Amino acid sequence: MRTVHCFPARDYDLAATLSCGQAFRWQRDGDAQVWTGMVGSRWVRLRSTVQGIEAETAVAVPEWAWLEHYLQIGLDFDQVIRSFPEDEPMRAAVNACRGLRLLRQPPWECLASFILSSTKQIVQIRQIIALLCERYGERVPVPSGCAPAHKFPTAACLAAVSEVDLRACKMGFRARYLRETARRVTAQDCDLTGLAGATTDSVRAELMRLPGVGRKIADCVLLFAYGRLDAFPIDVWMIKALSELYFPRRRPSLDRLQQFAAVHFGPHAGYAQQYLFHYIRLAAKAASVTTK
DNA sequence: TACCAGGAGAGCG
DNA sequence: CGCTCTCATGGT
Repeated sequence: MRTVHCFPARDYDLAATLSCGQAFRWQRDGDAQVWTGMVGSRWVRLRSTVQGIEAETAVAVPEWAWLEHYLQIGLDFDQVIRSFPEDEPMRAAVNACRGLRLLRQPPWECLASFILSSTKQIVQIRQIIALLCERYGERVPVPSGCAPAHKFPTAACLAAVSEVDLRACKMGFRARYLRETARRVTAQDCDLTGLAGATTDSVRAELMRLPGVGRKIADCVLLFAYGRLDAFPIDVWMIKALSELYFPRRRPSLDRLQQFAAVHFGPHAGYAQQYLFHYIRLAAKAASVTTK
């Protein structure tokens, strides 16, 4: 039985939120304002409306707290925006995609996804994850006429898949990292659930013990799964954005940028990061269109 | 065709 | 420490 629910929301740019590179499984469903994807073990279709966000599941659900949490509906968004530094780059970034939100994703899916993200373009990350889910994720019910959908494969499942079979999902050298991390998570060598209450620094240190997880990926998981809104992942795009916007004609080291980010962007630095990330990518896309 | 992608890890001086 | 190289694959 399909169920529909409406979350009242304002300043929520669903398209930017689902396509900005924090989650990799959402797909436009024809209409630009309609998206289908998976949240945990459920197939979900989301529609952006004037009142907020309309959600539809394939199977009746008793309550909607899980989705409200994932979408972070209750967040005081104005307070986040107000906490940003008042400089020109931030103003431009917020103007470019006001309403962009950070999701709160399941830790294992987020961790595994970002292990697969290293030196891959977002389009390719999506392809790899789609293959992985199709081959190793449990099937879930979908409304009639919709494409088949799968859960994200569990750590226990992936720990049991051979490296060769993982490589067949186009992930290349990341296969060994994913498999070994899956094994350690399964063996409780790393307790992803237990990390929820720890300090940000200790969660980061714990994540970085895992193979294939360095500072950047750990910060992504802190930000997108553990809700540490001060975590500030710096990737090649952020090096470009911070260098051009805040250090013109200089060549700051990665450490210098990390240090700058930690003091400059305030308590919601991670949110500021995502705005800058989206902004610089939009600018790059616009530039490439002009070049053609 | 070259270059590069939401990096990490290992080796080197 | 900081630098360089490799890892695998495909988009642009």
